[in-house]
Amino acid sequence: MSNKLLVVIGGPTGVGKTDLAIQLAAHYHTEIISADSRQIYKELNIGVGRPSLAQLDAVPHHLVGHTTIFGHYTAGHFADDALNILEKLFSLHDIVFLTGGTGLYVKAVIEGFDEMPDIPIEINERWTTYWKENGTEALVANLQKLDPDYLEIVDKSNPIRLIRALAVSEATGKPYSSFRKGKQTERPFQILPIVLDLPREELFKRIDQRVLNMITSGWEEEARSLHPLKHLKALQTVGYKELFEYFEGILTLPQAIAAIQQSTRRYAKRQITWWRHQGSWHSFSPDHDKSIVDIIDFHFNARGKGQGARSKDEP
RNA sequence: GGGGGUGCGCCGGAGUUGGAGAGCCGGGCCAGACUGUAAAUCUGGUGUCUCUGACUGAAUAGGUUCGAGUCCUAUCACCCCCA
Repeated sequence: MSNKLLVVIGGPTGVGKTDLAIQLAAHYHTEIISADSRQIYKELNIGVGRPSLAQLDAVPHHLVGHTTIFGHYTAGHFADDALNILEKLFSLHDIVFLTGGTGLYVKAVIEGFDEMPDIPIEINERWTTYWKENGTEALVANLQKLDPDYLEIVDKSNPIRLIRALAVSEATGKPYSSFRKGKQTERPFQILPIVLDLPREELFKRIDQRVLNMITSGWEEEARSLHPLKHLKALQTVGYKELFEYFEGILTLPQAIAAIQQSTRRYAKRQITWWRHQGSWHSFSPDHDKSIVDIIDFHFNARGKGQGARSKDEP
């Protein structure tokens, strides 16, 4: 299976990943796995920029709308699901695309996480409650007992990280840091990482326009029906949060739209930072699809050298 | 035209009874971290410079004072009231 190629397309929201991936997947007669932590939910559609029905029809997509906002889905689950699907897809295709804006999900697939047991959600929730009642310093004090080694490297003001470490340490009876080997997992396929990039000004213009398009596409209705569920983690999401404030009379609609555009820009910045520091990814503007095809072809032909010409897959 | 008020940071707010502001809070912006909440969560920076230090700075120009963002005068801008 080592002559299979996974083409990963990352980049900030609104840069044009979806369109490009569909174009490329159609060109190579293959399929797409989406790596997007919000498009995975069947209840979220317009506001998370899911591919349109026509697009989904043109190229088969995986891991879009396959779980519900009521569940507890994590990057680890995503990696398992994606790898399972990849195994099937690679039995049909030589090239498969993995595209999406959730850096951690992509990383989990291409590099792998360290082996760790599943932690019951209740333990996590208990520490979260503890944190809300006692504050971050109290988490640090507890971690000092359970995993002093990790405490030396963890961001002590980040409750999410502290809670994770406490939950793992408590549930397993072993320090969280003892599981953290940080070694990359070998994958039975080759990986071509590509990140899409645009000048900041242009990207932000596209983001602003995209938000307006979502509104005219009926996002407000979608969000209104989810308003009663605003406490769910899956709805701690750019756009939905602001629309909820609009429904609650905290913001006017124009204010909410402006706030969504702003939050989206800030989110995009965080994604840019992530990929900027993920090592040697090939960076392209999304309209340089020709050069991208070239580099894919190059890698495809170079893989498992001498293994014969590439075969076209039948649909 | 007359009277009153306000004026410092990219923006909003707070505050200074004449006694140390490169400076409080929030936002924005820039930069960063991130191995199971990741569209989440968290951190730093944000006048200028020859940058471990120095310089300039409270609308503008003067004045009073040991000392002015604070008091006085003029000018400018904006707001309110009367014409």
